[in-house]
Amino acid sequence: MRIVDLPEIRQLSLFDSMSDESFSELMNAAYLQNFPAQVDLLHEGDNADFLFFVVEGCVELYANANGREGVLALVRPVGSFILAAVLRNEVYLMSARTSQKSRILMIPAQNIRDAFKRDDAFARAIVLELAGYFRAVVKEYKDLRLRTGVERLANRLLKYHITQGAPGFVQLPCDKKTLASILGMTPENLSRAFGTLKPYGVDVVGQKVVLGDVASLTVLAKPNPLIDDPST
Amino acid sequence: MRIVDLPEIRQLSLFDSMSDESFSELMNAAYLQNFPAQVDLLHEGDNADFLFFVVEGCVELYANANGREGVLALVRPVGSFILAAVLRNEVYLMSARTSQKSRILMIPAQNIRDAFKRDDAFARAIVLELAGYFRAVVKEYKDLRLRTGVERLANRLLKYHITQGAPGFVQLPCDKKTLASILGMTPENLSRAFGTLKPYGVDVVGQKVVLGDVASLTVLAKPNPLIDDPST
DNA sequence: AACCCCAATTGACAAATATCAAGAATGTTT
DNA sequence: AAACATTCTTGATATTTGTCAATTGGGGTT
Repeated sequence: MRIVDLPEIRQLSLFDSMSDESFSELMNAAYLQNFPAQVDLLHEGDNADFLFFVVEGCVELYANANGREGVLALVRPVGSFILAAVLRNEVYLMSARTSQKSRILMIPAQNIRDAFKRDDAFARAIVLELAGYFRAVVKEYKDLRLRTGVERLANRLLKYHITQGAPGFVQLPCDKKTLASILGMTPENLSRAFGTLKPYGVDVVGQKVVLGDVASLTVLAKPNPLIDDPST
Repeated sequence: MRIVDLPEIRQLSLFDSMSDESFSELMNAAYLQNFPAQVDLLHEGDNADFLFFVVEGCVELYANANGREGVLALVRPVGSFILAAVLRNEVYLMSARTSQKSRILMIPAQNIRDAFKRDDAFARAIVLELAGYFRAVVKEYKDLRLRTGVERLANRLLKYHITQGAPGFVQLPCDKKTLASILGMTPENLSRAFGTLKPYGVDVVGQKVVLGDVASLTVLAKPNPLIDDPST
């Protein structure tokens, strides 16, 4: 599908300083496609042929090694993924699959690299985007290095709670198996971690988690803006 | 100390496409300082006031949370650190200390941000640098998520072996306590991991580690270019 | 309602890792 | 060389996490 001009893409900080012509050129080369759930979009080790955006739905970034698999991140609208591989013209380090029915925008990597060479404002926008990505991974890494599984769960719940407007409960963004993998633990362990948090007012009701005592949960979690704050 | 013009800095990919005037301007604002070992250069949470380069010696990037501390990376000459925080004008996510007597170049963050705004080639060089950093952290994260301690050690040894020219032994880049922290384990566990690797031809002699059977160590480690290869 | 399917939980156990305490090895100072 | 401090290793034990197997408990379908 060609000739797409999605306002939600145009307004991304990556593109909002780009000229109309350059943006149209990118979009004319791009593909907008609908995928069902559980479709593999790319695999680690493949050449970076496209830059991807999640327009609707949700994408899991995951990786395999030594017989294990882990979900490294969820990407939701409107987020991009594997920008670094595209710019460096190297292979992907992560695989990606749709975790639900999704609408995906794919821009050929060569067009991105051309625009990067030609368009100064675009190059600068990419810097800030990449710097943000870098900081996000550093935070994930610190989370995994410096916290136990229960602590990671507690802090994740508090983070979701804040982004969802702190209504006293949390809507999980995915099934528990995926949440466990995002948190770097097994599903069995996640169940037990929820059990451990029960005395801190945490009650699981399907995809919804009631936070009955945010104060005591916070004492346990010891949230740290240098790990948990999405904006810093 | 002012008016520094270190050729090893000038030739970094970050700066080699920069004009002489711009580079001189940066260097005129910069400080080149010698520090003894174990000096804290900056602390996580501080405003990003300087971009740092290790000219000589070695710097540890580390972080604290929930009563634990972990070394996240070693920076050796000539490497920079905390570029992302400087560009986004945000607080540092990691702390840094010299692990030995070191010569450090400090460039005021505002000068870096000015040069980034003014100099298109510099902005593009930063993109490739940041993309590389991003990929490096993703690899560290995958290493920690997808491998056991013994596997991480085995792969680290093989990686050092290759970068040191594969002479049949490896010179450790730091003391074992620090190596353990880099690998995300305790010193006791590192000792035991070395013990586990003895049947695979690994013999520890102080800071030197003899690799007597690289083939069988490789079978155990299952090295993966998407985690271990520094260039991809 | 009966059935099935799948996600989720639970229990029993095993593996990996951390902690604490002691001892060995190493290098440095005197 | 003796004394000392430091790093490293080892043993015993506790905690954390993973694995395997069985069971529970909805959500759909027929």
